[in-house]
Amino acid sequence: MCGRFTQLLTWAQLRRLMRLTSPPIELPLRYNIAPTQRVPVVRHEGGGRSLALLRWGLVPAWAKDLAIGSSMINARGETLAAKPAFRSAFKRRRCLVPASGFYEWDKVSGGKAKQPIYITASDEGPLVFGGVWESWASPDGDTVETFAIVTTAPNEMMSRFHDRMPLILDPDDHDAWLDPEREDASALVRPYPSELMLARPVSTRVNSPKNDDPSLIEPVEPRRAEGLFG
DNA sequence: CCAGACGTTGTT
DNA sequence: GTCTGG
DNA sequence: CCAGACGTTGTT
DNA sequence: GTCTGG
Repeated sequence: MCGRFTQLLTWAQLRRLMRLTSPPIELPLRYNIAPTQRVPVVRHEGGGRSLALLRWGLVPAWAKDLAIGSSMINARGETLAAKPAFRSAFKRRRCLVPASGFYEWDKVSGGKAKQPIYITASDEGPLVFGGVWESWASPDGDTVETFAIVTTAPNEMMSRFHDRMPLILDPDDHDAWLDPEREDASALVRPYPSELMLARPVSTRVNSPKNDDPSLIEPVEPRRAEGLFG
């Protein structure tokens, strides 16, 4: 489901979109963000919203090492309020993850090959994922802040590729998601409408997390895409 | 009481 | 840390 | 999510 | 096959 995404926003665009109050940081264009990497996310802080670099893959406070983070890149929206690993983060430490699009891998019938699909908003504008974050103290005494992206059941379009999709939040819901006082955040966990999303096949170059360049989101030749859509 | 798990995805 | 299983 | 590693001892 | 790293 959501194991790779893009962030193609300048600092100025992001600041306006998210109404940030924190000081500017350098924001590279990212075409292939992978788990364990540090990612800019938005948190509620001092009545405003700040951007911070957190490691993707939530490590619970009680974990002995970072490794568990690799399998906690997502958190099921239906259950995270009750799960020990996510419960406290969901209650008090929700975050917003700005994105431009994300990847899914469509199984090609008959083979083991998988076709990467790039999914964006239908207007190709920014998407905002709902996330939860946690702070972990390493044995060395270092503090590592980590996050997971919340998932929901898929909408009709996404169900073509997977049985899960990332939680995508409307701008109207951003404040409620970030507010630690809000007790009804679960009400915001719902699939985003198909009508507002767009999918297109892209190069398998995206498979390697080392590849991180503009060519990754160019549509593949129509010949290769044939049979995948329509 | 202590010990041990605590998570997701996809695949079979 | 906190919950479940034994 | 996919790619890539997957091990130890002793010696330099 | 399964785990870790990105």
